[in-house]
Amino acid sequence: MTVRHITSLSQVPQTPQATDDGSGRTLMKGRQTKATIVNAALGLASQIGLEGLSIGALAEVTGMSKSGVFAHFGSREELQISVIREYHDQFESEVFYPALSCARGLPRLQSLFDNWMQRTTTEIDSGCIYISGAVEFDDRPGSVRDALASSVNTWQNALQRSVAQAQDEKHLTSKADPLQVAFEIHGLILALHYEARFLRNPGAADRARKGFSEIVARNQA
Amino acid sequence: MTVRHITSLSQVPQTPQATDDGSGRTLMKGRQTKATIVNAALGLASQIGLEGLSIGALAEVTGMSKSGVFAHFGSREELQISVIREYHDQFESEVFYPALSCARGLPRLQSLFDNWMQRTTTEIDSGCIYISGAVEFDDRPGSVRDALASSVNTWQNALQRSVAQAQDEKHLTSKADPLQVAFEIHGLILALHYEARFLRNPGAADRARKGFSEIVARNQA
DNA sequence: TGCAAAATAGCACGGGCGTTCTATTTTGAA
DNA sequence: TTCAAAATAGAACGCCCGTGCTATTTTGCA
Repeated sequence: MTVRHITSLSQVPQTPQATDDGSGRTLMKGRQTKATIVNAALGLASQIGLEGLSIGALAEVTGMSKSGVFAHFGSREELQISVIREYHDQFESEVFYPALSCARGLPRLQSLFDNWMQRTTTEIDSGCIYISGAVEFDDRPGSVRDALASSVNTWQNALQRSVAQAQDEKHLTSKADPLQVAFEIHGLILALHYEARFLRNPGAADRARKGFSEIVARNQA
Repeated sequence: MTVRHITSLSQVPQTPQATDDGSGRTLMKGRQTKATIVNAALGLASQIGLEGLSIGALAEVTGMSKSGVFAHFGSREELQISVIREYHDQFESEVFYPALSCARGLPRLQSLFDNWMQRTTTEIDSGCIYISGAVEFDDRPGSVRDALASSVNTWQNALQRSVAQAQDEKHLTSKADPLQVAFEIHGLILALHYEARFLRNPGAADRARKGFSEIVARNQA
């Protein structure tokens, strides 16, 4: 690890390079605390939204002082962005990465959808910040919106790529439009979330799954 | 009109029966003002959500005092419910009623979808409280949530009925499940709103229309 | 063990919120 | 024209918010 020598005149604070695994000795306590806060914030934000997230409530939940929580982020916006990043990471490791162990093409696409369904099913209880955040920030420009949109776009692109791969593998017809297929799949997930979480309609998950298999059947090579 | 004679002891205030058309002499000014407020509130709530709706902002927009606005509703919740009712009425008269002039069955279903698309297209700019409200109130029990859910359910039932009628008329196969069809259509509208309003993806409206015709084709008798 | 730096707490500020209370103005039938 | 009732205004309330400032505690290498 490179150690930066700083002249006595420099007021630039040492930004310590901390290891993030349990074994490292230089893991600063602040980082652990920050991770704890972000996790709690993600839980809160999922239920009441990124806009509903308040530093006071977060302080109470974590048993810290308001200023103690605040100091880790410097602004409410930065806190919200940290939450988005955390959600992004969790989404990636629960939905995206596990699907990579399936064969390219339809099997992987099916796995992506299954994992997404699995996650959405959990979120019927907990809420989803990709969905609530879109509504909260759809006409509120700024860095939070940007972070959210960029995160969602990453996932949408991955989904579209998977459809295109299924065409390459001749699992789906080349006539199909990956944008169209991804759009319809997205709709199924959104309808599931809406009808199950808000309207509390039973059977929504089955309808989403049925819809997906219809999409696949219609676009089969 | 019945005139109630009230004894001098009774403190019960006259609840005046006002005509709501322009011709009536007894149209109280309060009703007009209330309508003005609710319309302004609907505009505000569409953009920033029912939860973002604030009496102070509403007072500024209408050029009234906070307490002047407040007096018409008695509580913020009642204001939100009034907004939901107004939206419900507008939705009904823009989407539902015009479709009744089309023949029962597929033509009427198509018209319902077209009108819904038309409205959603407008709402890409203005926002939609059926969508934002669902996210804001999905785990916030109370009368606002109830009003919203009941209003959405009314529309969902109408849509499902129209699918069932298309089956009766042998336009759609009797194998189809009206709940499934309505679910998938709902998903298309939600995806359109999400991708056009939040992600600002072009072409979303075409994809929603394409999705609808695919659904119809697949379920044709 | 000492000691600077990092982490956290305590407190206060200004501002917006919904709501209440009490005037004041406006309305509209008698 | 009168006058009670309806409509509106004005000021104040307690509450929670994000944030800045200044201690105080805790951390972790020298």
